[in-house]
Amino acid sequence: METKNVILALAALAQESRLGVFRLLVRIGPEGLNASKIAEELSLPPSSLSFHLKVLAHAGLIIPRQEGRFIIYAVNFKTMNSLMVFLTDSCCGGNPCIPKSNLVCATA
Amino acid sequence: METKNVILALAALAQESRLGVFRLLVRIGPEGLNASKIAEELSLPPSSLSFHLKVLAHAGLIIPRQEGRFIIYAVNFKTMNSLMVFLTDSCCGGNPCIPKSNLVCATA
DNA sequence: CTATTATTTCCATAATTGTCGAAATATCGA
DNA sequence: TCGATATTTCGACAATTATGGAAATAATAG
Repeated sequence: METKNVILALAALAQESRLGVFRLLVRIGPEGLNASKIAEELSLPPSSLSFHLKVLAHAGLIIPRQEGRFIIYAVNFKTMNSLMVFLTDSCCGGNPCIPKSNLVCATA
Repeated sequence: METKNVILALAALAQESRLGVFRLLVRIGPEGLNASKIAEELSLPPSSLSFHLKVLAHAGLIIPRQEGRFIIYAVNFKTMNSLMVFLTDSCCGGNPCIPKSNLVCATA
């Protein structure tokens, strides 16, 4: 994962509304949720939510898919995993202090 | 870990200079580095670095300690671990998809 | 095709953040 | 104490970001 993308992902998560969206989608899992459900759940005006969804998607943290009239958003666990790996890379000069299986979600 | 602190930590890391500082300190490990060494290593003007160090420290990601004339900064692995746990909390509705040992650094 | 619902774009505004020189403030060695 | 080095604060500016109403743009059901 490139530094630029890491910053993009971290910045996307470092905001109350987006962190809320992200965690909601983490809990929901691969099936995802459509935008207005998310808006309802978090009490966000649709234009604001749209803005935040775009930021999260642009960071690769969530993935939209069209389903009928709805656009369903689901977490992209691959990005999450890459992020974790990046942040802990070469911890303590490469000494063996990181457990091997550092994955976020086994379904990734 | 409280949501507010998570956002603080993510925002602290979501910036090129600070991410650079953080990763440098991750590589160095518990012994840490003093400010001007960091400045030198990353080619940052001291006032800018000071600003960023404060942000990282305020987020609990690094810890300063006085040592002679120097202030040594070292990564706080506890915060890192809490951050990871928070982000992956209740993944997939609590289904068993997260490896138990999700720690960043065993020395924490 | 039309009505309805879902989502995004546009816009203006307010607030926050990053940058870095210059000056101020520590802390110590001699 | 004096001089040298380390670090922080101050200040001003440019750039980015969050917000949400109103209008525009999908997408589909009937």
